[in-house]
Amino acid sequence: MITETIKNSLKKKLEALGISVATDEISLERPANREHGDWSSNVAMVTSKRLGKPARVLAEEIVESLNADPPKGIAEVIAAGPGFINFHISTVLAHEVLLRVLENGNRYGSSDAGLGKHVNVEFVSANPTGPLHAGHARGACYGDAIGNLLSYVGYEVHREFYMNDRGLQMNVFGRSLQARKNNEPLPDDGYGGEYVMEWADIMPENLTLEEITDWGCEYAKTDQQDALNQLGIHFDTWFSEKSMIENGEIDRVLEDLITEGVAYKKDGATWLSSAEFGDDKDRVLIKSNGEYTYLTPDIAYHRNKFERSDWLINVWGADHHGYIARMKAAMQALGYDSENLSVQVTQLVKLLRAGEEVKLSKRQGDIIELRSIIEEIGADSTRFMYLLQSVDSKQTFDLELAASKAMDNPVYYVQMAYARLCSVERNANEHGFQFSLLPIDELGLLVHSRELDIIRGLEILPETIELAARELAPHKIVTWLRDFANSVHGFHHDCYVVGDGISKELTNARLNLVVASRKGLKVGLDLLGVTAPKQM
RNA sequence: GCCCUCGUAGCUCAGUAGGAUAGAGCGACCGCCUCCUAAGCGGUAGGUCACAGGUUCGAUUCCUGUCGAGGGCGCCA
Repeated sequence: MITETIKNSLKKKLEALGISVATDEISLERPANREHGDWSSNVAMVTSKRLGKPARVLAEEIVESLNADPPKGIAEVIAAGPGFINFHISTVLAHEVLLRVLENGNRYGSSDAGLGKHVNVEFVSANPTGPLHAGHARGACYGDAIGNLLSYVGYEVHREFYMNDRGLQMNVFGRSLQARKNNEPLPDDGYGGEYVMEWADIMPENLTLEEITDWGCEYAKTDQQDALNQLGIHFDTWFSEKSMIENGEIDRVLEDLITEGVAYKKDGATWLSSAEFGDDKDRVLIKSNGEYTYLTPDIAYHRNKFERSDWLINVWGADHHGYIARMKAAMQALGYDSENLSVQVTQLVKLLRAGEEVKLSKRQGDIIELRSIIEEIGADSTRFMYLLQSVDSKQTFDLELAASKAMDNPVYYVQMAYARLCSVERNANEHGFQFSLLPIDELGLLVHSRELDIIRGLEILPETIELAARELAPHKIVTWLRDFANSVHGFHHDCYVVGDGISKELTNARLNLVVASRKGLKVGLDLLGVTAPKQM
């Protein structure tokens, strides 16, 4: 790699000046400003104190020495600013990225960094008591996208949905359905949503409460699956909480906790010694009335997942963050390393329509269904909009903008860039030009600043993917796509592939650039689960 | 009171394992179509990076505190 070449040459020069530096101490970064070169090192500023001379002077000495004997692939080295050493790589080397993209096709930027480790991504996990709503959308899009990312960098990814298909909420839901079926008043705190009436209407007659609850659960699951399918989200496992009651797993985990001495009885209840493992206080596992708390089945569930995976990722809504410490404590109490449990919390999303806040009032039971959002703005737009920003930040977006088929809608801007490249390629084909992979020296015709923008964009895609995967931050892919789409539109505007005054050789070289760009966009869109339309 | 996530342009947001002149889109204003989608491209205006200290050659980024927003602190789920 070129970065290794640069680091080694810097190390050699520093040693000649009497400073010994480990290779990994030398940091190289990509300057934000392209005039500052392709790679930049701050090593002169970091070491100048040890040498007792100004950083800028040291940088110039190093630069002079480097230019006398330039490292392979480096065209020029320049000292700049307070003491940066900027490296400009040779054109040929820059263009090699096109060959890498064209040869790797739709796997460009993938890696085996995950070493095939098994990661379980649990997300959505809505209660089976109704349709998915707006509040589930962010976690759904996010969870699926990090699954894509991790899979792309070499993890074995398992997508999982946990169903709380037993307990108090299910009971209330069953009784709500029953009341609606019999035209009786809803129970206290019953489910007031309109869907309960609709579902009660299609529910078979003369069922017992237990049968009603089971029917409702199954119906809700099917309904939720249907909405997720519309987004292209598919789970490997729909894990039933109830199944852990039936097979005794929950009781087993309780016994083990007591045996290990990390759970105890007090005041008629059973407690987890979670405070010993980093939680604020101990937590109740079995209430004095004999029922499990919410925590207990969840502990059993997480142990179940750990038995199947190396790494667990939970995607939770902001209202669950207070739960993280006790879950990690419980896992440590069971002997697992809580470092292998990552909990990603998604902040709330506020929806606007034409600038007006879309109000949800849960008390009335009236919700915005996820399905209705998908119908209003489309699956691609839903995914893209929800992935636009870091999940650490609260998000606001306008449904009207998200539905618009105009360039101010980011998803259309990016998709249009893809469609344009396809269109350019079709046009070239009609003019008798077929894409074929050119040797590197013929790609050297690509020197226009728009072309170099694209080459640079493709160059940084793999490291963008690597970073997005490492930080579980798919919005970094979105940011790359928007930047890259901008480069594509600029290229399209200024660089005709076929036309008067464009040589045959340039047309062929640009056709290579077009195909490489198209593949780059496709990689990014695929990672987000957004389609890449050939025309719009 | 304690904990978590935040606070960057009029609006919506990037950026921060410490780096050079803090970026994009929208909105405002001004330009650009004999040729591949003007569904586009370019330019101008717009910032004490919430505030105050600290560490550093260098802080929007790290540390401490203050203020502000949202969320969480149950034998609820």
